[in-house]
Amino acid sequence: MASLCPACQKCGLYKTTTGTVCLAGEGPKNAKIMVVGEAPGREEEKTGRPFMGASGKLLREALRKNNLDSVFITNTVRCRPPDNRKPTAAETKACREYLDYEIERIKPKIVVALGATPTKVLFKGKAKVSQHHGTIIDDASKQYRGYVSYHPAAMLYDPGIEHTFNADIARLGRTLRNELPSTDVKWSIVRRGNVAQFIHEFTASPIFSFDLETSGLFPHDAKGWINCIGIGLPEKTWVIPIMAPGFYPSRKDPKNKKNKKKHYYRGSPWSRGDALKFLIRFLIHIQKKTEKIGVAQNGKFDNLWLARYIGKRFKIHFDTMLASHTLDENTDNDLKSNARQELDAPEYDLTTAEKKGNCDPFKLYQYNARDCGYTLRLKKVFHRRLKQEPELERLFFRLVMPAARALEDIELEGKTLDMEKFEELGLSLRSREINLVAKLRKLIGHEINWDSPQQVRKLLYDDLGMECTVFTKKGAKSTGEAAIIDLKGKHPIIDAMIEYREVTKFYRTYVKGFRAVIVDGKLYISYKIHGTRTGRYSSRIHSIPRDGSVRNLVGAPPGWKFIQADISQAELRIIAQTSSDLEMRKCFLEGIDIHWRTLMFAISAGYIKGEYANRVIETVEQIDGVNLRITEACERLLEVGHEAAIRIWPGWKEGRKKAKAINFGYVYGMYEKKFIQTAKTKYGWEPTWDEAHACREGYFSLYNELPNWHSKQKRLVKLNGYVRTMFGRKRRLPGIESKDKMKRMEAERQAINAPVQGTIGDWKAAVLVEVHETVDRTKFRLVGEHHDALLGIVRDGCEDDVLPQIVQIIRKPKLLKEFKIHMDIPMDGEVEVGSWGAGVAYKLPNIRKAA
DNA sequence: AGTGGAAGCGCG
DNA sequence: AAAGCGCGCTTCCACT
Repeated sequence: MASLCPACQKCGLYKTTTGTVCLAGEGPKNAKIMVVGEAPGREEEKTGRPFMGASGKLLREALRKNNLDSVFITNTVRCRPPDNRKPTAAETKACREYLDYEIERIKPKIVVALGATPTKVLFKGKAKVSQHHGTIIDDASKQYRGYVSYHPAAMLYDPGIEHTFNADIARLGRTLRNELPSTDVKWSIVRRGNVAQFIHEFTASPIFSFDLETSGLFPHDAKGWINCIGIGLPEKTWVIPIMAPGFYPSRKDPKNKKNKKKHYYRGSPWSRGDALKFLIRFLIHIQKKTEKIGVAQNGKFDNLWLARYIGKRFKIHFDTMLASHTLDENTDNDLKSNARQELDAPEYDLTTAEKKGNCDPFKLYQYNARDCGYTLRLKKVFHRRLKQEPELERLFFRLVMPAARALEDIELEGKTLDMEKFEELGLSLRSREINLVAKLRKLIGHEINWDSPQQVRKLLYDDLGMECTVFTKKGAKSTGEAAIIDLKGKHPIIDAMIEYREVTKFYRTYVKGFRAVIVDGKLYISYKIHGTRTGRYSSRIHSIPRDGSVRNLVGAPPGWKFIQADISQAELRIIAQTSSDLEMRKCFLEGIDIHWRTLMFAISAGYIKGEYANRVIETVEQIDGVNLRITEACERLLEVGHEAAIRIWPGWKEGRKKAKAINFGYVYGMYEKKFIQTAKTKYGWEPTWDEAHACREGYFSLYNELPNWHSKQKRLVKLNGYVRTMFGRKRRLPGIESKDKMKRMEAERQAINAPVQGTIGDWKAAVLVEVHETVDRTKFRLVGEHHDALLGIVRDGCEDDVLPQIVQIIRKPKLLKEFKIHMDIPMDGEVEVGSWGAGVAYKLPNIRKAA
């Protein structure tokens, strides 16, 4: 065992450091805790002591606050790496023996790794700090226990980490002082002998949590099964055993050696499987009768299983996952993290296989009981916190939870798919893929993997010697679309490659991928209410291609028609409302299409070049028979509107798309470079830099209140650290305090975007809830949402009964009043009837203009 | 063998 | 100097 060596030459760092070589740790010899950082920085190098810089200050402050004085502080690597870079694997390896030496000498009870570098070295398999922070790592082969948190320097760049770091250190203190409360969950298995007692306790309790352990994650598959159902009560958790058909735990004592090998037996834990179903239905009945508060973690999932397999479900009043997300959209919302963070719960997770029931049933039941128990305890914590923030409390109980319940029905409904055409599409894509691969091989004369960016990079830029103009984030020569689109015409493989990517993407993601979630001609795709930081939902259905190849196959069962109901121009309306921009307001109050407005302005001012100027004059001439000058012609065309103009010259459709790019890009803080990129790949338009610049300048001179709105949002987030949607949803942006300017600017742009995007998300949720609760289910059913649109099916002939009602709800959901939201700008809805993306616009029966 | 980060591409 | 936002899925590839 070598001691520390001030003349160490085990790696190259001794050559570059200007100060101490092999900097030693510092602290009492009998320290109980050893904290291990990454490597010395400038201050450490200068002073020869570890953790002396800005992050050291944060660490020492956190330790002091928690009365942790018996701490030895050291680093993974003991010389300062040049250019503020991280130490390499070779350097950490070379330095390892010094760390081992210090651990051996100090004999700490707990070794705390701060950041990924020491974690990787000390605790193999736990390298993901964001996942393992705050947990005690017990490794029987080691003399000490492990603990992981973020490196304090991380909070200087991402101040959002501060909360977690401080909580981790506080918990470390409690662990050391043995202050952790007794956290485990008291539980029993429900048996025939105690079922009466269980029902008695359940009935008496005003609240309960529930959780299912299932054979998989897809509730709509008829081949699945429920392993057990846990019911958490304040005093105790009960687990109802079910397990796989024909595969139940034995009543014999598994500890008895004679039973050890096969403590499973065929047959129900109760004499008849139906008895268990009956019991669950009875509990559901009791909940309804006694108006018991139902609590669950992501209960939509459990209720889908119950609905499928038991035929009934509980009513969920409080979902801890959604509460966690409402309270803080930046933290993890999973049960284990929250139980650890909020309740000091120990680690109790099982492997995926075990969770599916592939283990000793007792183990699974215990796990189930813990999930239930912690869920109920978390409810208490989160509810208390919600009460402290009435705006979030209202958001949660009036919008988030009702939407969660509505989504149970929506996901259960599924989306009807034209299976014949779906399979046809699959076959045609497959054969195109095969042909393209053959063609590509012929063109280059040998075989490569066209999915491998590495191999494609080598082919394009090394073997074929083409020039690269676009680079990836990490600086490699890009092989993405934006890069190879420039190489078009230089080599015939480019066109084939672009087609190959499109074909494989479609086949793999939308045919093969979707096929896995189709049951009996219906597509079952779930939505995550907590899927985004802004309040939108997330779902894999959201990326369904616009081109219709898959989208148009989504329809309705016989006797019904598919509909899509949009909140029209949702984002720009909210921007008009919150920015009070006069020109934007004018557009919406007078019913002018805003993209069309932007386009006519850009053409008239000469920002968009090409044939458009002539086309404006020509189009007007065809309509009015007069020849106007460009400015007047643009004004006239603005009056005429885009629909009429497109009828004269279809190219106006493309023109409007370009204006859309301008609106959505510049309004959220895009600049010329990125604008040219997105215009090129997303809108098929390649403006020059000057054109892009002129558009940008012109844009803000037309909508001249937008810059003020931008500065207002920046001021707000600097002042409060967060911004809100109209519905009160918070978007916290700790990055605004970062010392990294890029991070601060990112936070500023998010402060502009989030209230708009989030308000639409909330608005749509309000519409979804009201439609679900008020529209006649025998005539209409929701089958999904799409950010600013609802998807549904309407019974043949019932269009005029329900569609006007839905448009009315889109315009003014009832919840606006409760949330005290007042709109000067009218919202509006438009409905398309017919298979998704291929429907026809629905005309409201009686002429009724938006107020 | 399983995991996680990139890269690439689909969407509003 | 550099600067849209928000997602999910598939594949490759390096790492353990």
